[in-house]
Amino acid sequence: MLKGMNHRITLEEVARLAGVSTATVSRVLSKPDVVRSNTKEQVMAAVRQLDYQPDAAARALASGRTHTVGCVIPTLDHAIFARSTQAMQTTLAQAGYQLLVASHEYDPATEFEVVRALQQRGVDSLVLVGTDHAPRLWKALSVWRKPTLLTWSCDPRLPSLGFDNAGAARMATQHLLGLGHRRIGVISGLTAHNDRARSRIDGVRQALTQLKLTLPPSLVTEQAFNLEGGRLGLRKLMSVRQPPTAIFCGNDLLAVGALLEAQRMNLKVPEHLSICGIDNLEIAEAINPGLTTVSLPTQDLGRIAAQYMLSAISGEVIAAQSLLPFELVVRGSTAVLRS
Amino acid sequence: MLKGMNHRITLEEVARLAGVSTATVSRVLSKPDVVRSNTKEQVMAAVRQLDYQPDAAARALASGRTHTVGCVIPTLDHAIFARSTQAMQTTLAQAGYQLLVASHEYDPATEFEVVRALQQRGVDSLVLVGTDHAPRLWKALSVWRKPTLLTWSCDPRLPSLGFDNAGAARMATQHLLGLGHRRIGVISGLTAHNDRARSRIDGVRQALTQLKLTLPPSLVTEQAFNLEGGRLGLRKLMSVRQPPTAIFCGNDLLAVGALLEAQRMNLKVPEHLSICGIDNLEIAEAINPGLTTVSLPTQDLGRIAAQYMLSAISGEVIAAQSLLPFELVVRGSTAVLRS
DNA sequence: TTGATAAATGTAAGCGCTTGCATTGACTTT
DNA sequence: AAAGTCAATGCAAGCGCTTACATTTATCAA
Repeated sequence: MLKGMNHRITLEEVARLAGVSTATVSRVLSKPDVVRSNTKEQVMAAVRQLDYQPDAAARALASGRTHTVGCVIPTLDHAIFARSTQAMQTTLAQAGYQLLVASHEYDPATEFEVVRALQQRGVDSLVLVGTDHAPRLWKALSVWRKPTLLTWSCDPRLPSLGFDNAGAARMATQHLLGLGHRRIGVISGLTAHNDRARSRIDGVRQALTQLKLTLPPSLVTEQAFNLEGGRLGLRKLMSVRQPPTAIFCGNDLLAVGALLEAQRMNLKVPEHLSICGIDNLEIAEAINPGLTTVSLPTQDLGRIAAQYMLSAISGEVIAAQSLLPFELVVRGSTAVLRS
Repeated sequence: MLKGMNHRITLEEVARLAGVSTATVSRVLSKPDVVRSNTKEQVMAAVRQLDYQPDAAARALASGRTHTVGCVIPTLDHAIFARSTQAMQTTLAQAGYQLLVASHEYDPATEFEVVRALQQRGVDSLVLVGTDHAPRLWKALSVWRKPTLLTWSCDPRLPSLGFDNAGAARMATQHLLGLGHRRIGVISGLTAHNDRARSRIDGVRQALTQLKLTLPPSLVTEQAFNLEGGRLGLRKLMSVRQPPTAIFCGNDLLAVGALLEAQRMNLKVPEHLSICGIDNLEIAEAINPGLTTVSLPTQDLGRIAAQYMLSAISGEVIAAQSLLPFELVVRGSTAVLRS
């Protein structure tokens, strides 16, 4: 019986054309160094002639490896995750790996499902964000026999590559305190299922505590992670009886939103109000005044995470916990308190 | 011989525990309606008891379907693609499909490689952006027997779901012309391998031509697709002998960059200079003054693209070309020309 | 030259599912 | 009650690769 006129080219056809066994073709493609160079050339010629493309599913089934890394992030719709994911993807692609991205929109149940789906797809490793995960997710990960990496935060339960989020917030707060501010407001991202947001508030508290100051609940507001959240947060904080003279925002998106809203309210930044954020997005530099912020090397995070995964997949053992450096970038949005 | 203590649970074990054949278990999982409900329950009980997770590779190999859609975008690192991709992902996930995202950073050769990689992985369909692709990519797609969708632009060669990019730019330009502007500058994204950017410039030309006006080369500048590009573009356009009184930007990122740079140069927007963009990102509304722009339903684009793919995969035939609507959003960054 | 040894290649048994076809059994129909 | 139907299930052949092991071929020392 003739094959369908447009069926997929298989290893066997390549082998037949090259006059070798399928095993040899397979070896040429995956461990070229064990086959003699002239056979190799014959095989490659056949591959080219037929435009052979290996079937990844068959390969995965036979070898148990998929050359795929799963990445589960809260959402793609924030520059900050998009950028690190982009960097991961690029690095993995260079090594012949593909990134399977899934997001859960800050819902732990979805996150669990999504991880299961990736595991079923046989990803060779997983990258997660943060340390807030459903207990059954932790269990599923501990049973899983492949490398997993936590990013953005660190947790002793798994290898992690992150930032000292509390430290970054502390640094920003100390900057504000150093400028003389004592009433400092906080616009935080939603803290539910988000350890980064919580740690950053903690960092503010730590800095205040060092000066025997406290953070009154009326000066903290949680907002959705977007510009609108920053604007709402600002209005809320400025409407209390004794408004803050400086505001720390959990990230730059909130900070930019707050800054723009302050301008709409005719509050001069930094004359009347200092604002600072975390992340150092491109907009932080471009906006007027420039936004004082803590610069996090998110692109490095993605790149290094990818490299870590590649090493781990190939069996190397790596430092379990590592923190990436960050630095304060002072721009025009913060200034000395004027009484 | 005993199995390894931690091997993966297979269909066979589930079948044994449930007292049925593997075929029945398989059917319970993929076409539940053909098996009697009490067998179904027994099987499901066994599945739960063993915490069985099907192996996607085996399933793909046997069935020829992967429940995976491949999506190739220029970059994840732009809000505009991140958002539509996010929407696609969410829609597909609801239908049990996974999105395999790959980006090529505006390099046609990389794009070709990436498409091949996705085809090897056996994606059930492909989504591409735009119409600028390497000839060999077009060829590879025409040989491929699975559904492909072009997004953002339309091309008769393939089913497409996009915007009338020239029309959007024309609309924006007509708005500027209607305000009395005659010297209109253009800050475009890089046009190489980017039909959207080229179409938008064309749209400006079309609007100008209708009024017997032309677009002198000195009033057009191509810039990288980020805030910095907008800033550089603005400086360039404002330094010509007769600077424009209004600037059309190929997208909102460039427009925001231009607007912020104008403010730094003490050019009042919109008093001295009108600026408008395309996309209607969140920042367009938040910035001061608000940015006049053309609102593109990018989230809808992602969602509808996903729905299209799902239909196409299940064999339905769909309208080949469709354009999504858009509308002008007038805000404070444009105003009547003051002579 | 002749073994001994190593390198290259071939053989064939899976990997864990899906699915066409055969079989079974329950239920009608006459 | 026998025959005919049809729904439910089982059987077993793959899907296209990889890889342990067997076999062949090249290499080299004595």
